[in-house]
Amino acid sequence: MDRTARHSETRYGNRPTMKDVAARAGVGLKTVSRVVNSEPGVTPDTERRVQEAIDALGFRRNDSARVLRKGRTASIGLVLEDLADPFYGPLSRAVEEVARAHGALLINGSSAEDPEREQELVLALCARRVDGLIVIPAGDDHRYLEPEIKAGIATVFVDRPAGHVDVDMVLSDSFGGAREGVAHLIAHGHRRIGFIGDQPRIHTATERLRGYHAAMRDAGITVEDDWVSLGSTEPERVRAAAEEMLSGPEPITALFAGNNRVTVTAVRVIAERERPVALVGFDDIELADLLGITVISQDAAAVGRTAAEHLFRRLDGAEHAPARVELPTTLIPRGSGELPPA
Amino acid sequence: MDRTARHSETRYGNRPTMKDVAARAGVGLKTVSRVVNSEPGVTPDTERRVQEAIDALGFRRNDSARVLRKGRTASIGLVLEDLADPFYGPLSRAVEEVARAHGALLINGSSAEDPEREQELVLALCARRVDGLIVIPAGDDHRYLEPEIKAGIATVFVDRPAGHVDVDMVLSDSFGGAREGVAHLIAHGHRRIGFIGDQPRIHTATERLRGYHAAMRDAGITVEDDWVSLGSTEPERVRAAAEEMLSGPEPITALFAGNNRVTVTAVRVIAERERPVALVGFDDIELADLLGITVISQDAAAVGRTAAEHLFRRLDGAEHAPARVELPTTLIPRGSGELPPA
DNA sequence: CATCCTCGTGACAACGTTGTCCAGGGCCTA
DNA sequence: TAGGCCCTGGACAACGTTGTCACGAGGATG
Repeated sequence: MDRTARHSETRYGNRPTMKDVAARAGVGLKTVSRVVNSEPGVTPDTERRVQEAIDALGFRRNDSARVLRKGRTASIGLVLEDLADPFYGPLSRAVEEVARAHGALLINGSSAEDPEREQELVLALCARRVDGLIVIPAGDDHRYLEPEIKAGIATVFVDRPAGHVDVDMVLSDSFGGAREGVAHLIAHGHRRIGFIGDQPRIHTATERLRGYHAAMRDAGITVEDDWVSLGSTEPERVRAAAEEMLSGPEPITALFAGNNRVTVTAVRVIAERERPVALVGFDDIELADLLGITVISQDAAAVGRTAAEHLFRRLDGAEHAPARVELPTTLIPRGSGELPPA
Repeated sequence: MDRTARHSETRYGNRPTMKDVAARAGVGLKTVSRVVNSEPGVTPDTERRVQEAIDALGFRRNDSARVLRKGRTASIGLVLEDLADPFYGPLSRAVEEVARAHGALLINGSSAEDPEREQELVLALCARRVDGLIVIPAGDDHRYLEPEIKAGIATVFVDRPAGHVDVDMVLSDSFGGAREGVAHLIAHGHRRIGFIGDQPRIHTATERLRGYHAAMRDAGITVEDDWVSLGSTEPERVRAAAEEMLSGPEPITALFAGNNRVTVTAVRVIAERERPVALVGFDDIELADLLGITVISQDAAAVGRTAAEHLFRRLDGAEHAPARVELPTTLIPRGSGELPPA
């Protein structure tokens, strides 16, 4: 057993290569390549012989080698926060559909909101030479991406802006959406309105808080310190924050929830109370219609689709300056946001 | 400009290679490789020089070439039905976590319940030489996988069994879960119980129906034809089926919903009615607790984790016969399943 | 002082594919 | 009939990396 054979045993379990197919079909290597890639210049008879050899051996082209040779992987990377979050499911799916339309596969990973893990993932994807990257950033400094972008990996940031690096971005109008939602509560008579949001280092969290403040200012309402709480979206934290706002001598009469996870916990807390509390949440939630929850809805699928389309436009050679797209949000009144102050 | 240079321009945007790093550091190619891979046998001084060159050039190892050489891609493929379905989010995430623990990336795709698309995706993943595959099958004939499996691509089927091919499987106890859920309704006094499920070619759908029939038989109840409806889970279809069962002279008093999408629509239909209708759904749903929906819960994350762990055990060399694991389900009573017959 | 070992290093082939280029045969045209 | 062209097919290099092996310097040992 020579060295080559020993190797082969551990390599892809001895898969046949084009060379094997060529030998069996009695043709040259390149001819097999032509058949596999449906290139012209092969007589029907030769093609048939090659095809038979392919079927007999169970040959399948090794795309690793192909990628190495061609320099394109026909795959894009998607780094998001948590694949299990219902907001990201439709987003991934939309990205996948666009990728599929362009013949590309999707490699994705969750950063778990950890900047270090984000970087690790992104760089692993770059090492694989994905053609493009869609990133929902966890961190706020992305200078580590500079050499990669310069080297030609098209990149689009989604949902949150990139830090210190000039790339395409697709965002939702967090500021405007939150402002509209809070104004909606104010229009229904509320003045003591609470805000519970995600960690302040997350851009959407601060944007939504900014929207909250803007709406309050517009209405001439002075926001009291204990009406606002940013932090983890763990149920315990959110629950504690909500309960504190709802207790005391002068409790809030309405609550604005900064994202889907906060909304879910807020709904639970409010359901346990006797006094009704108005609620508007950012992000739509399944079954929110049945529970009568008023939300600011952002179209996750549209965000994903837009980002992916931008990416492929770049890959197809578009060379304009990086653009920043902001998608609008929609207020969906369902009852919880229209309750009057208790 | 010679041919090589012309090429380089289109290849990964002229990324530096180990050769470039070697030239700049004044060392041999292999030494760079050693530094990049933290192999022993490099003096600190040499290592420093190489590292400087790497940083200066922004070099990042090309994993495509590495893969070609090593024969392992450190990536696994996950083919599921729809990334946007809330059931698959946690499943994917669990798979991803296990993959990450093994240093592998996850490539995933949605079959959209289309057998042809499933095959296309699976074979594309095989062409990329993923180390392993986790498949939630759409079709029922997977003989096309035989050469791939023989060639050494470890494969685990999830949620639904594989057709005509002998591989590891991780399933939920659809039969037992449905049987328990229906028995629960019977225990609460129901006899006229409807069943709405997914398309009959989907294994879990028929298994759950089998569980329904078993429970009914156990209770000595004869199932009437129009109590059972299998088909698409599109809201319109489910709504029509439910409304038919709830109308007529002798309507059903309870409904068993065959999966999460059916449950969601069923809840809506029932909410519109005056007469209360008991409901038990297969799969848990977010906020089901607030809506008081009794469900048969299967732990999607556990399913994903188990499947991924099986896969990596295979990849690490386990060579036992293909196993079939069945995970138990849990009945979670929340009110809707405990309503007495109206 | 000769010999053997160890250690750091580099040359080279190989992984499986595709792009380029060339050769030979058949056909058409002048 | 000769010359040229087109069509098919194959030889070969290259993609960027890693495994193998060999080589030379320096230290240890006799």
